[in-house]
Amino acid sequence: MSITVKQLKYLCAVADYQHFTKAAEASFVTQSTLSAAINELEAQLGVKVFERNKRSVLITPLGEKILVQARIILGDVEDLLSLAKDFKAPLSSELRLGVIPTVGPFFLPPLLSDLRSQFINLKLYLKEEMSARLLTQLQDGSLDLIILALPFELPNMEVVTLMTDEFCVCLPPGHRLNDSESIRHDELVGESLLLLEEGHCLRDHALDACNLEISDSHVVYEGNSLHTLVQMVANNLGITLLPAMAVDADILADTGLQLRPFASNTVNRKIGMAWRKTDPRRDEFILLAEFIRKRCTA
Amino acid sequence: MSITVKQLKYLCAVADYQHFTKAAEASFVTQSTLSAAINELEAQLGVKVFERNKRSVLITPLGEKILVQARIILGDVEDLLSLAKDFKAPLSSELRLGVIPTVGPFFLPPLLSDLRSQFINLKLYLKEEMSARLLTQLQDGSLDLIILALPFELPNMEVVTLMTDEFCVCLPPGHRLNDSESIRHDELVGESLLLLEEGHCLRDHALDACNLEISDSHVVYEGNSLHTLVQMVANNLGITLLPAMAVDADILADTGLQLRPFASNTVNRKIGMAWRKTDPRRDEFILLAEFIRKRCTA
DNA sequence: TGCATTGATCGTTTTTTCCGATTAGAATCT
DNA sequence: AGATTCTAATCGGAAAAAACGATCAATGCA
Repeated sequence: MSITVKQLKYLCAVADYQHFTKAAEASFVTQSTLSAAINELEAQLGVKVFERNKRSVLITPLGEKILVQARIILGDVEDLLSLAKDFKAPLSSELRLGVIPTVGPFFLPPLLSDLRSQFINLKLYLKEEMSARLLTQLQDGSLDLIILALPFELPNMEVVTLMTDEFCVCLPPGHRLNDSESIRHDELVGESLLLLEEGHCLRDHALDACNLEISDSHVVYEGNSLHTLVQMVANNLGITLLPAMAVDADILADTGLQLRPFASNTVNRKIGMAWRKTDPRRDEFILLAEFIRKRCTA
Repeated sequence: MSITVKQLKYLCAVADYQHFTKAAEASFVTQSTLSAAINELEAQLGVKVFERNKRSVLITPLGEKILVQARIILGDVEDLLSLAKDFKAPLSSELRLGVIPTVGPFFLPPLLSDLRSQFINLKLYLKEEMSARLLTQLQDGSLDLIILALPFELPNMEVVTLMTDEFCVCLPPGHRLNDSESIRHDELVGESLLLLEEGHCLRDHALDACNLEISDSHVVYEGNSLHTLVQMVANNLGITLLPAMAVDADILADTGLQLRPFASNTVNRKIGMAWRKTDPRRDEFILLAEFIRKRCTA
């Protein structure tokens, strides 16, 4: 009669395993059942999806396209199911969350335990990547939700702001800037400013927030994590900028380093959350964002 | 076991008719079959989709969302089917084509007959609207493909150019500009320029192409079709700009009006075709674009 | 109150799905 | 070359699911 979801599942299984018997096992049916289903599907479509020559299973070029479409459909069906599931208990199924490295280790640990107690059944899979890669994975569906620093170009995504994260200056003991209670950002010009390596958005956001160009500072060395930068400051290689959330997470513990806020309150980055505009779990994501915002202000 | 496409079809039918018996008829099954299927679906999802109170069928708020998702899935399934169908014979199923009013009547008539002979089984549904409305309908899926003048902001669409359409100046007999073989666009300043009403992209593209502002011309009256404008020129109300394709389609027949080309060959508009980036029929659309381009240069 | 309408339910029939066993073709090993 | 192994297709029967027709129960309307 018509095409079925089951057929599409079998189709994907065969494509995944390139092998009928194995695909059948993985689908918990016998090989004959799966074979018949694929044949039936091919008959309905009137085209061959797989080329079977008794020893190997090849997918035809058209089959590739059909496969892509089949995966889209199966994904949409999953979405429909979680729509119902999440209605019964919001944030109670799987969520693949990506987060940038300059936020994750400081922001998530306390948040996660709260989340766990509030949303008992939420299965949160975490991935730490830089913004560009997060976007890619959000686009291709391997992530559902990302937390990153704004502004960042996020086409086809819905974005909400979670909080504002102030920068402050991290100085070694005895540094001349220690004399000021707070620091104007033009005082940084000429300082040896230690920065994260290329690709970390914090690098760009920090410079933007201070109205600095790379050329305004002596970049002595580029660290690949905030912890590294802190160690470098402790070794008198220069000064750096730290986001408040890292400081709050006690990144300076036992370092003896000094902290100075900026005189202006415009030196900050926004932390935001984004998801595919087409994701039907929008309401839940908003709920989650609200939860996080409350936690931040509390 | 799992959700089926059939269930989703029934779901949509019930939502469409707000009536089980009618929905059943429309789906060519008995009411009991449909009733059972909906119950089964609701049981699988674990949520009520419809609120039935013996006299009327109401869809629940969650049901609305599920319905939206169901329609997406059904649409994707259709796409999969046409993928196979169109592979067997490209451009052989239904295509809903939108086109702007300043292109349609001039560009399509000769094209359509060629298309009909080349792609015997192509069912082309045509709709004539202004660009903004075409975009809306393309986005919401009520159109598959649109032909319009570029540039035009088309988010999430793939766009290809089909041809360049030169503008020329349409003058009443005895007009002073008739003396020149060709016209520099600055010669138009101060002329009574007749334009299409707001919303027609030709109006903007024509002005842009001539580097003119609305304020540069005495807008005597705004027409709502090129034919109207031509009549207005014939009645000595002013001059106008016509796209070459309209002239080629003999829009000036029996009017006695004069035509002058522009001295520069930059006074034109691009005609392009666009579709949803996610539409799996991309290959066919490219094929169609190629066909149209060949026809234009021939 | 009686009637018409409508979705739910039930028992039966029909159709589909699934399985297990077997077959047939192809590669690999001996 | 012959035996063996691997693999997908096929077939008949059993089990499951779907669909039907008839009936029921609740509701609104006259």
